[in-house]
Amino acid sequence: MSRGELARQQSTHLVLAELKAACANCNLREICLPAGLSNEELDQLDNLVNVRRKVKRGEALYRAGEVFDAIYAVRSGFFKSRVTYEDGRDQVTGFSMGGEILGMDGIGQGIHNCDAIALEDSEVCSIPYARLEELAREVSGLQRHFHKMMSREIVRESGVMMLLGVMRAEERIAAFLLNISQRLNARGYSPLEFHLRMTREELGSYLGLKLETVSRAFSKFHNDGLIEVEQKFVRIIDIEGLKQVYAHHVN
Amino acid sequence: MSRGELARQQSTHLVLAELKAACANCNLREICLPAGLSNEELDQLDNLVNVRRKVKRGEALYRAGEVFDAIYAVRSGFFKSRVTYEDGRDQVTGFSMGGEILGMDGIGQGIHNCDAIALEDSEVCSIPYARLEELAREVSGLQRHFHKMMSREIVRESGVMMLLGVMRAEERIAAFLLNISQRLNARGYSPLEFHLRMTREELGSYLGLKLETVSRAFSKFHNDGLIEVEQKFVRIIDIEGLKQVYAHHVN
DNA sequence: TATGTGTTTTGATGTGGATCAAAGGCAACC
DNA sequence: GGTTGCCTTTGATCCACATCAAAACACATA
Repeated sequence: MSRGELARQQSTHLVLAELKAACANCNLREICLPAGLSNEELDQLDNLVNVRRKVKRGEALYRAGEVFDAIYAVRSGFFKSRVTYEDGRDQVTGFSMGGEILGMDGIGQGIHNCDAIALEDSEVCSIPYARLEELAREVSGLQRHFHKMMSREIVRESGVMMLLGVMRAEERIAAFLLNISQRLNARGYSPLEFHLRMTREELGSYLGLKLETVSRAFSKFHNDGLIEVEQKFVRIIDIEGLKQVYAHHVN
Repeated sequence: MSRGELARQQSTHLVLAELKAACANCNLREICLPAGLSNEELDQLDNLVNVRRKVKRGEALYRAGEVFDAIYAVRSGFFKSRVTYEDGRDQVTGFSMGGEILGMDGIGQGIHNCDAIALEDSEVCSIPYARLEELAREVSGLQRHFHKMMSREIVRESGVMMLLGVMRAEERIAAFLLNISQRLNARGYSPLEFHLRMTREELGSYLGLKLETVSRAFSKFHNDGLIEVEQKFVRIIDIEGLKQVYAHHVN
């Protein structure tokens, strides 16, 4: 495709402008990798983040075992991360939405440790890792924020360990709903009604529960007047009640 | 200080020399933060790592909520990391031995997220975080390896999620013993006999099990001829059998 | 509209590990 | 040597969630 053709295609929906300023124009910049950068620093990052990639629902952004060479910022859509065990058992280890970073698990070994699967048609910004390291050496704000994002991933995971290790089924699900609610809120979406993108089985896998248990908990919360559920659509009716669920345990 | 003086001091008690070359002389340098650095780079890191700290058994290296300003490399001893939940429930999120880094959970929020408690008299090297970030900007090998260590912490935690989410009690304990064995082996200790530093309760907390269940699993493994146990001392008799335990599940 | 496939709900039953309880072992200290 | 305070082991019982089963539902495609 010639440059002229490309430009014509892009003129209709702004792709070129976005390519030239991936982060500066992105409405996720406050919560994504560029958070806290000055305009000048933002420009430098923009030179790096110039490849977008669309991932259709059900497709993998990357798979465990593939060579790692980039991290990804979710621009739109929703992903699950999943590790598969030698014997075929697997577990969902996280869900990622806009502004969140995927792929940091690959840095340690140079090979991805999990699959990242789109749960709806999604788009990511690809960030070549070698160049990110270089740039982080020059732009201390970028370095600092990148470290923070890795650290927060560590903290997030220890939260999941807590959830898996000490909470009972209904607490886990209440905690999950509140977490999603809070993340949507931070992105300017309604914190009280949303579509879950994952199946009951995927959610159960993440929470260490069977799909039937997830379904029963949803039904229970519905009967208790805490939420409305209709398939994957959820409306939180009584958010305080939901918080009570996991404050109100035995012990 | 002349080379002669240095040698003389070292012959007596080594402390000053160690201070001046914390990492260069450390037998953990191959697995710790300085892994892969050149001699010259090592010198630069040594300027940073000049504070040792002893932590007695039962004492905290840091606690959740404290201001984060340094990460720590375990020089000797053994630590548990523990997060405490609002309602008082807590969970052990990891165990750390020589050459491993503690405190990276604090980077994200500038506040420690967990307690790090010594399970035996221990010593750590304190690494001021602000200066580490600076140095990482100059020494790319250090930057790279630091990122790897953070990434490996993420991968380690997703392994624990797997363990908590999909494994049954005996599998968890077999996996734990094999993990300890492998880490001791990497440090030049016997992989087949060792002292556990944690109580059954702490181990249970880490594995999402009650102390009685841990104890029963140890007894079972003993009866099956896989290990010998005497209090905290463990000898692995049949390492292949132990591997079978978690390969040999239902499904 | 029919048809197939995957998802969700709900009920009945089973079980792995928690809980409750008690006794024994070990180390520190007087 | 005896006391005290953990820690560990083992047995008996219980229960939260898994498992098994079946029906209802949603959604895509013909």
